[in-house]
Amino acid sequence: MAQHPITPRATDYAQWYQDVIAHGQLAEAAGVVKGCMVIKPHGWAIWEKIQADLDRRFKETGHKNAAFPMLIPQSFMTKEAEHVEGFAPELAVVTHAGGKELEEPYVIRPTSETIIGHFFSKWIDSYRDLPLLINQWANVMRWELRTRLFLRTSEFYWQEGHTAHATMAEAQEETEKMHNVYADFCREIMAMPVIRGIKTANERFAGAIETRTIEAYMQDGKALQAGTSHNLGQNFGKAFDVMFQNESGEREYVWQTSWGVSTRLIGAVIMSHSDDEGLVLPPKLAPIHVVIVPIWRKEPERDAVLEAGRRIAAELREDGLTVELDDREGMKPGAKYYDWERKGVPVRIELGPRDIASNTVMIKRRIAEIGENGRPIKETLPMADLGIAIGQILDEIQNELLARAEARLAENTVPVDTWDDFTAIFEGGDSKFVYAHWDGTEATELAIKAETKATIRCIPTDGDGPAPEAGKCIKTGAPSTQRVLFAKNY
RNA sequence: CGGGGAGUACCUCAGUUGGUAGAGGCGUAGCUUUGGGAGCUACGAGUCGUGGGUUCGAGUCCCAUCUCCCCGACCA
Repeated sequence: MAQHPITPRATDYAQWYQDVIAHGQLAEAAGVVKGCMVIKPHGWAIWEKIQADLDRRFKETGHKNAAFPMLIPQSFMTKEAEHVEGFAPELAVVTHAGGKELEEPYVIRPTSETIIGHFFSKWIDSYRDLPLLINQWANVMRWELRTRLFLRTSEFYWQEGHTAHATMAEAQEETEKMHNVYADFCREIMAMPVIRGIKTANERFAGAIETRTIEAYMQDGKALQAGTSHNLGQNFGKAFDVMFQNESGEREYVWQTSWGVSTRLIGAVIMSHSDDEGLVLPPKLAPIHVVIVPIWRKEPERDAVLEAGRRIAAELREDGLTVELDDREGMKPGAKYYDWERKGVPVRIELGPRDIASNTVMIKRRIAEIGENGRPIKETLPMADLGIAIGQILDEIQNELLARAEARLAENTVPVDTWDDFTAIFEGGDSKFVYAHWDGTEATELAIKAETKATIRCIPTDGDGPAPEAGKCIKTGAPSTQRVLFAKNY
């Protein structure tokens, strides 16, 4: 039971991933396209929980779901100059179908601004059609030079919100609103604190006028871009001729936004919380809340224990919990303990003859502290009102995971004022969250990246990060008005 | 595409100066077990990535080639 903080590289996460994904060496089927993902049921169940909560938030903010084609005419991609430049290198193209060469190739969507822009132009005529607030749950494909488990697969599942507005101010409001929806979701559901901020021009989405990001801190010190929200201005409106007649009767291009989070969030939650024993899942995302491990010695005990286990499972399910009774034969309890801990189940109930005699159960939390005897601390709870007690424990675990993640983030976030200190932090494979002054130029940004591999993750907003203050650029000494967030990233 | 590493059973891998293809895990069956990864027995499976070469004989040596993994460039 390792108590030391773990500092694995992404590639060491295979053990954590084995229950949720098949990919690369973990692939179960031969012939899987390199970098594509196979998500196992346990992993998909986590994604479904993410989807359910986000979808509720999107609907609460007035958005409606829709679906658009996976194949996009190649010519669409070329209509917005920056967009085509940004995505051209990573497009997969379909040239043949129906046994014939196509007149015009189609690209497999890397994102849907273009095809949705096309439809927006047909759907929008009047200011009365605005705002148009659409979300799509879909899979997309980006043929990256290099893939990483979960964090950058060539195919991934995501949601992409696409909205059209009558004014720049409304589009900006939407961009910021969804940025905050993501940040709230990460904190409340994933128990993952994030830094909100704006991307530099260099890191901006291809075709946006502003990209907002949430940056999450992974256990090895690296940053993970967990979600983005873009103000597209009128760029796509002009490219796809999305015009509306305003209240004064003038024709005008719409102002658009887009925003998305992906199955990368599964990787994020794993890399935020898991330990050397395997997955640690926040209860609000755990596909299974409680596992009951029955324990018996002799045959009559077995029946009594299993019967009690089934009864307790039924009661807990009535309280809204997802419960698994592990009645597998021929497997000792210890083996079951490890099995479920590796899968990240937050609460385990151990149920044996002693418990039945005393009308109690033994509870073990996935993130239990180690006691003086070298074993994890367990709690004894009465069987009566067990669902209420476990509900409280799940809440405590959820809060504890957030507190731990926040503490980790705080411990590894440092202000830095000298170039020597800066380079020391990023030496070797190391990384932290560093707040340092930057002169605002792309040249300096790129020079810092070239020398240290650290990049500007964002210019913090919304009170995240240190308050604005005058200072001198860490690299050039030129004046700066605000510290920005530097880190190595996935 | 550059630099590293690796391809042997479903998985993780061992395989010595070239000489009968191996272990553990896993699965199935049986017995025995069950409060932190049990044990025994039997059974299960591999064109040693692929193609060529050297040799009486190649998993092992040589050449070629393919694939995967890692670091970098690209990126949610």
